[in-house]
Amino acid sequence: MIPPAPPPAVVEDDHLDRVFSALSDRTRRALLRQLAAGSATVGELAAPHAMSLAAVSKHLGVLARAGLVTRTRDGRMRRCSLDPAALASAHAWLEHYRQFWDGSLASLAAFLEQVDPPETP
Amino acid sequence: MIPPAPPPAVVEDDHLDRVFSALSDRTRRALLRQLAAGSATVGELAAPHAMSLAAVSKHLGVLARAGLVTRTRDGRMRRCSLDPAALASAHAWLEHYRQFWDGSLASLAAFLEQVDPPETP
DNA sequence: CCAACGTTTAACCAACTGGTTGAATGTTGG
DNA sequence: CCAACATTCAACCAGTTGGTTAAACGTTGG
Repeated sequence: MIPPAPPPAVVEDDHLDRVFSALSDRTRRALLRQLAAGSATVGELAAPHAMSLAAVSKHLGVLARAGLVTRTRDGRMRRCSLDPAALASAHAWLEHYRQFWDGSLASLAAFLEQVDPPETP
Repeated sequence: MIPPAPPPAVVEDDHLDRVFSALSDRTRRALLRQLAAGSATVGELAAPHAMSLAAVSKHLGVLARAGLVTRTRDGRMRRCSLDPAALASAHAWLEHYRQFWDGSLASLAAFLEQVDPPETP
């Protein structure tokens, strides 16, 4: 039971690679935070960041490739919106490890079992 | 209420950078999965992976720098154990965005508010 | 229609990553 | 003590990343 339980495996590794990698940049996390307030154009998203529009556009590309945002043409601008489904996969992965800090009883049990395997002497 | 709520900000960006970055590699995620079953030596951890011991050692360095694993000398080998506190920070960050896929009512409200700002005409 | 706007693409750069091999470092068991 | 073991460090390499500027691409208002 405590023995780690089958790995999540519900999401394929490639996707998880892209999602966690996308989240590992603070600019991209800021963009997600902005998008959480509602959809926005690239220009609007870029405004608060001290970097070129092209750089922000690239960041949005990374987020899109990870499935975290979707972009649609809207006249001559492009609307971006948060697509939280991909976030859910990362959350699910972390949730699997949650027992180790949330239920410290469980992790204690795991530790003890590791130190002293359950063989009746 | 729906307006995105203050950013998490409870964990500093540098740390979150390192944690998400560490999680973005499948070999490192596999190592964490192995450690979830109990502490292990570098050699034990490296065994199932088709790469050099040095490579695995580097990966463990990345995980340690992110605060995800701790290493202690144990004779001439080194024991590694999962330190889930750092995972908790990533989990907390994601939790903040959970409303968007978990409570789709909330995200709908946010969307509507964005489309049609709450100004009484 | 065309000039201006919003965005992306291209080319480039420095820095980082993930891997290699080989030597260096500690730490024993005999 | 010393040889063998467990691990890390150093140097290196190819590929990726995060940023730049400049040019190209679509779309539209006048």
